[in-house]
Amino acid sequence: MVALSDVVIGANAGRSRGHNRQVVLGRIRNATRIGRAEIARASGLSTQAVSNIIADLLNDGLIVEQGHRAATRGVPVVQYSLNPDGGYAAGIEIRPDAVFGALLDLCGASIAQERLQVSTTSRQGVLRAIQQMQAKMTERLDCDPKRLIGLGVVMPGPFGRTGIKGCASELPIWDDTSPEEWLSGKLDRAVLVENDANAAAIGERVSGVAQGLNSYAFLYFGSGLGLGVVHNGRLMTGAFGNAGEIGTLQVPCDGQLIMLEDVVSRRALVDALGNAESMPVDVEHLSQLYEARDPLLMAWLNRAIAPLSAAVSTLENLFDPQTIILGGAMPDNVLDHLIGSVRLAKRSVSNRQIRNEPRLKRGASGRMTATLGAAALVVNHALTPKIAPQSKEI
Amino acid sequence: MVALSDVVIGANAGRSRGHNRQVVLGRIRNATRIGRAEIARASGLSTQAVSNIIADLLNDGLIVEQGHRAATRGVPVVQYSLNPDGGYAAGIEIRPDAVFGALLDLCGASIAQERLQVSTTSRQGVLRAIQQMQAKMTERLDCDPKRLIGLGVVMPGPFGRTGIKGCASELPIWDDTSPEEWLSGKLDRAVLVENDANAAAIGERVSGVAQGLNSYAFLYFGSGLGLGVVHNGRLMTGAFGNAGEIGTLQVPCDGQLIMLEDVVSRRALVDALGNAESMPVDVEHLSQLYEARDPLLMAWLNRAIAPLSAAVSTLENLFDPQTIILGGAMPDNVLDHLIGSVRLAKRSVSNRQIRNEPRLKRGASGRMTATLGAAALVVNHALTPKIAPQSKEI
DNA sequence: ATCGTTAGCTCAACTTACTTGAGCTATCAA
DNA sequence: TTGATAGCTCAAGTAAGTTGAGCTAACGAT
Repeated sequence: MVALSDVVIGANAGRSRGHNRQVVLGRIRNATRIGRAEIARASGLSTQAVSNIIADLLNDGLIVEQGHRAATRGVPVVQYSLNPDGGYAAGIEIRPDAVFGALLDLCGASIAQERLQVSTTSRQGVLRAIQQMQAKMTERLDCDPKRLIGLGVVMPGPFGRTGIKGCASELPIWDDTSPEEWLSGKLDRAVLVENDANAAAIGERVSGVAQGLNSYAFLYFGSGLGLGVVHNGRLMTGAFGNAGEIGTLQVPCDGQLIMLEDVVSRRALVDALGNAESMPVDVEHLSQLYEARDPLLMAWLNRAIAPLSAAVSTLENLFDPQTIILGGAMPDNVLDHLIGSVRLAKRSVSNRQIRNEPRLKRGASGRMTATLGAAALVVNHALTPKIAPQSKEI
Repeated sequence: MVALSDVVIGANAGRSRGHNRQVVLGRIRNATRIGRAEIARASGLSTQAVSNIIADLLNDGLIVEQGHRAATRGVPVVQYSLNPDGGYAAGIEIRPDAVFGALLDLCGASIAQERLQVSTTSRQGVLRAIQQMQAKMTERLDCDPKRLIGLGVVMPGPFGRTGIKGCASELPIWDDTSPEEWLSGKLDRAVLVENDANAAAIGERVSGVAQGLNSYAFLYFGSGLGLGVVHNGRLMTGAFGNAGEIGTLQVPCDGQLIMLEDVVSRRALVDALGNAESMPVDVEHLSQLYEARDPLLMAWLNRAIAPLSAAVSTLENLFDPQTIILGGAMPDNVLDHLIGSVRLAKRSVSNRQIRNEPRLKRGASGRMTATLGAAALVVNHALTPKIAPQSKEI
């Protein structure tokens, strides 16, 4: 969640260096392995400057030498890539009844995942839950707990008191302070707070199907349906951090207008399955139902196509993204079915001849998507250059 | 239109200075009048650095001293403000049958407006039209043509070959090169190209109701209906420059689903007025019709409310803007009527207690909105700091 | 196989622009 | 009247990027 007044600040030597470090790191991440000269060309810096920064990064253990390459003429290129063990990011997902945790390395690979059953109905409860999970995570880092570069926290939005009212899953309101500031203060460390869809969207960028993409949308199946939009490499959070409330979108279904979330969401699916005992239907179970072509599930799928198609069309024309990703707490086969069935509009700015990406693709799925995304927020933040809002060094 | 690969580049001394100049200029613009110390505090620079930059800006004639202020203790503050005559920006709007031109000073005030009847159906025709208009504009600058800081061009989108097909108003396709690059090359000067809605959105920021706002949406009545979104002070252009095609949004109207543009647009209004001879109904005429409570116009207004309300709700929940602005080629009284009649959704992230801005407000209206916006693009660009995509110094 | 060209990289000197801290001054408050 | 405060400037200091010479490894043409 971006600070309300996203103020652009001035540049000085120190901030320039920080910015350039992140430019270089970003290049290395994108290229997987790359030499100094190429980084210099791509970033508009001199090779000397890049050399100095590379030396720093090597010294900090953030990158590693990755062998020479002698494809071209001239001296063989010394290549570098991110050092997975250069730092770890913890992601914590707060739910009313449980807390999930994940640990990512710098390359975005998952190191550990944890779940705790705790009640987090109060603000203090959230804090305690995070502290508990943080302790569990650092425990896993027996090597060096200082390598934990930051904490990403996912909480159900929207933040602040808005017209989107509390479903059962909603957490206590953070009226006065931003959760980000409050938690940063209490935990005495940089904390990034986002909603599940935004975190998941960044997750795809750090280690998923959005690697190398700068502008895309992520449709996230949580309990409802969330939307995370990345534009020019930055999250589109909105002025108050609540952008992407796509659930309320009015879409056609069976000849009438409905709210998107009333059909296209886990909640709606569970309803459609007629789960009287309202047991949580887990992803694995849904996958099996799909394999068995469960009639209720198939009926829901058929019903969901039209509204989902309308939503996709809306997203394409409003955001003109490189691609739209579908992911979250749904099994792969269900997501694939949806993707295969969506009717992509002809009348769309995304209907172009030349495409490097499909208009719709599947992202990470499963229960932990947002949690991993929370950790990915931190990795992404650490690798994204910005001479701009530097709330706190991470 | 942002370059396709919006690559973040490294910082060095020169670029830092350029960035900081723009930070300082931006502060001065926002504050109207402000002293060095306050700029320094706000931008994270030392007063000395700000002093040096101020000296530069004074020397370049971009700012002027604006008297002392002795409100507080200590030495009286020497205040500065933008020098309106510090530079001029030309905006050129390309239409199939005509070219509009406008000249803005640094503060965003309109210096001159021109219209030319020319046919611009070919790429070369567009170029000639721009050159003609540019000549007319520089003619107006008898003082010093070098003070023309840049050229903003508005062309009907979408750009590139997409599924949104050519209405009559559409211009020749620019498949191979971006119009921005092509024109910059041909005209040998920095050119910013945008669609009408985006230009109009920035127009509001430079000298309109969006001054001081960082995140807002602008619904623009052109021939169809356009959308310009500003997020964190930057235009949300989409990956291919075609974001904001809101005209295709499916919305409810009279119990069925329609395309937003089929009701909420000038074109639809003209149709509703039953203009058999299809004469262009100008803004002034529409205003008179409204004053006379013309039944056909009132019927159209009534019909437009529901779809417009749905669109506003969608924008609020997807973008979470500070406000939504309604403007373009409609008279003030019609826009005000629409704004007064829109049913603002309760179930919206914008439905918050604390608001500094109304959820919906009127922006600049009239035929020249986009043209003035085109010039505003240049002013905005000149005053917006960015150590990032510096396609061409402006 | 030799040798010139090419390209990556480093070293050392140079440049730019920001920061720091002392010092000056105008204003308010005690 | 005097001390505190705040804005501003001067001059020295510093961080970080650039420049250009120079080294080296590999390709490719003779």
